Amino acid sequence: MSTTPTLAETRRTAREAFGWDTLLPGQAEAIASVTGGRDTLVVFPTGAGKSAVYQIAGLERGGVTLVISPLLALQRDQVASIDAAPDAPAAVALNSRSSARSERAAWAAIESGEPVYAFLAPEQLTRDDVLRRVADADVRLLVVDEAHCVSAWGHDFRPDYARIGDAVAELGHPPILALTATASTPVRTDIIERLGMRDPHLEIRGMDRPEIHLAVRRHEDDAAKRRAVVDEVAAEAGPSLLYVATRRETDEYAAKLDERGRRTAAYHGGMSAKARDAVHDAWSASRLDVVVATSAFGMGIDKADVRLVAHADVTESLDSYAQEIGRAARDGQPARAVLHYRPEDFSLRSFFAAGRAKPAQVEAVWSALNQASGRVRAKAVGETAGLSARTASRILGALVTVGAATSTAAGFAARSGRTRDEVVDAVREEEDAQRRIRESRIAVMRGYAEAVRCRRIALLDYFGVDAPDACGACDRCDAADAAGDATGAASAPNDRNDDDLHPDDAVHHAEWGAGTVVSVEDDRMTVFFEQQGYKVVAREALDRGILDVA
DNA sequence: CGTATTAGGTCTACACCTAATACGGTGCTGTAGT
Repeated sequence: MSTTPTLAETRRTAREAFGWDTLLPGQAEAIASVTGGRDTLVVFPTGAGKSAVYQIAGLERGGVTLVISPLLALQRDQVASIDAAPDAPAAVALNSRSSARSERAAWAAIESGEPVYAFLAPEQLTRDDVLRRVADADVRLLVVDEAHCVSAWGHDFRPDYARIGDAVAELGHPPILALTATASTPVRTDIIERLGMRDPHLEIRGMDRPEIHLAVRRHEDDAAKRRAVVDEVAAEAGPSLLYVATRRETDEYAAKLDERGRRTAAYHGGMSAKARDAVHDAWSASRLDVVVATSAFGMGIDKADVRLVAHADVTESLDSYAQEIGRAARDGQPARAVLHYRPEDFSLRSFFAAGRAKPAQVEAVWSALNQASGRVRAKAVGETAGLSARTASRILGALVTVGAATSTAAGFAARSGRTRDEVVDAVREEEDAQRRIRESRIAVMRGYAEAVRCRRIALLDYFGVDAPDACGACDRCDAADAAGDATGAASAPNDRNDDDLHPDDAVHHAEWGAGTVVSVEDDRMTVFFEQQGYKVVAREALDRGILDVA
């Protein structure tokens, strides 16, 4: 049994094996927890040394440190970084790109009994042969890197993420270390549940990034939004990231910014690996001023001096937004995060949030599963049911969630005792529940975008972190300061009269009922109605008595 | 849900409208073909 090392011992390991002279806040605590054999969830911002936690703890525990990591490129970087350390154990990666030779070498290292870090994508764990061999090896620590993916990617995009919990059980539940840079309370709960973590120690540090100024700009018109976004990014002198919603927009904005004299590249998941690598390299080497990207860009890319992270659209959750703006200001110098959006932009997110399994597909999977003798793989079920392996896998995952099927390393099997209609209904309800969760994540994003109070408080509240009363570094605080300073200067030239509405005023609308004014523009205002949500109301409505001060 | 693209209609050649339709993100893996 491992005993918890003293801080001095941990420091010595850090220095001798990896060449680190100091440990950052939280690292020693997390390492002590893991080394002592306790499940641990670490939430540190990127750059705060999450990798060091498993590297040192893995060395302290000895044996195989199994690291589940979502991107092959990330695995490659991590292996390279361990290889470069002065006296660290070996590091190997196993994936579909490994040559037969490197695969043999990797297994030899894993089965040697010597300390080793082994990197796998979650998909590898669904292969019988891989899981069996790993289970037979001396795994003393299971690390789930970018653990928020368990929550965000587990349902339909990469269903094998949702199955990591099964593998945990197959491996005999070694201590689990989950690492992420962003995890709100609901996401944290989801990670702990899905991985089957037991009484985990939580180590959460540095969620507040006061050096990043937060601002939101709402637009009613698409062309106006595009102009404002281009102006915003073109005017920034420092390295800038622009996140957009679609692949097409990456090219459109990149072309415009290039015209404005900023060295710009587009980036999205549909580009060739070679083209993507070229963008990474150019960005890291500061040969680019701007990268215009979809959410594909960012993981594992560590550039310290990013001064602006702009969004031309809302993201699917506030977790994603925090992750993306967290790529600014890693050097600790001031930077800005600006969200540009239109209310209509939320509809694209709702489209992505919608469930996709049709009842006929669920029926086909269910009957294929019942025809099979013994356990079957998702791919075989797909073939019988006439569906892609991916669709089948997604539906099988839903069947497991509703208790209509079981999943082990050997594959899936139906559980008896339920009729086809019951199962189809249960899956539909499960999909509805998932859709509601995704919708609520979008609603939280909307809440941030339309927040009347300090943006940082809105953000940190969601992450369950205490925030100052007012941050003084967001557009809302700026506006409050300006209003405070200008109290005596209220007679400044203004064509508005005294019965004008202001943010926070309570109003009543003939059709929509009670509401609160969110913002006032020249000819219109945004009002949050308790029953209807956000509505844009023409100023005319006030003049004509349709809208009244309550 | 929204936007962009294409097809169809007008009524004779080009432009302009409307209606129908397609499409939208994140990456692993295994296999086909160079």
